[in-house]
Amino acid sequence: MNKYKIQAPDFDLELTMTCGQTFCWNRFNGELYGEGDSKFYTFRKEKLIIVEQKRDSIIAETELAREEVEKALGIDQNLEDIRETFPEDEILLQASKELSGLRIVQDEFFPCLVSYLCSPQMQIPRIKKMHDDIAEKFGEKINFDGDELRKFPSMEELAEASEEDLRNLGLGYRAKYVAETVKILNEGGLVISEDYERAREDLKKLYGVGDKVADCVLLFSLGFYQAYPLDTWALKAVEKYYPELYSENYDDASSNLREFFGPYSGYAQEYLFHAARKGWIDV
DNA sequence: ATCCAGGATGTAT
DNA sequence: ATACATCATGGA
Repeated sequence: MNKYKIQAPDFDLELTMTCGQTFCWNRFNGELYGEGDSKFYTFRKEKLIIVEQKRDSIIAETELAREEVEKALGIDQNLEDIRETFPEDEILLQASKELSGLRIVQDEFFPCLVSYLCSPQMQIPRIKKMHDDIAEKFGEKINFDGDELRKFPSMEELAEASEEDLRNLGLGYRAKYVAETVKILNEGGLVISEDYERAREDLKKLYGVGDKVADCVLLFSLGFYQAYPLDTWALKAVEKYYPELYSENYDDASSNLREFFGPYSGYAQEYLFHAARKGWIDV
């Protein structure tokens, strides 16, 4: 195991892990959304990553390269450069200040996709529970220094799960989304374009993936930082604070927002989403 | 009990 | 293209 000390004075690990963008990380000792040390783990390329917050840095333990960790946590991104792409906008400026430690993570495609397949009409803590229950039931259990760690199954491993198995985990009607999508992926039928709008259409070929889920996967695992996922919170915030950008049509609102906020619209979305969720702005 | 939650799909117009 | 019902589950 390598041990990296990474300088990250403008990074809040706790906030980044618990703000509801990722369901692929776990708190090392305890529930993700509960109390506990700011120490988290995930698996990437079958390798364990453990990250712990220090004062102005983080400590990462992993067999992977340092760059992989930085990319996974989004600390390879330069926030100054990102802010310079933003329009002059008071609300966004305010929210980005309050949330300056929040980075957009880059999770692995498959576990990220499955968690957002579970997300429709569901609250964030329950999405996480579904993700954990799938890992518990169909994933490998890894022993690390006496701790049992959860590893999310690969798409091949999850192919063993029937729709009924998934329903029994409490996925409800989302069980079919996961089961059918896993089939499609294992048949090797998905190629994702380099172009954002084409990539979103490509993802929507998966059963259970609509505009919003596609945007989440594009933003949180495939590095499309222009994606602006429009869930109910985000849409209400747009309607109230940016009525000129609002549309009931997803594609219209999306292109309006991307045109206004620019190539890092996804960061703008996260700032505004969490400002709305935390009640800093009314929706 | 009734309503609602990081929506998507199927069907009818 | 747009409108509407339907889809499971658990917590408030």
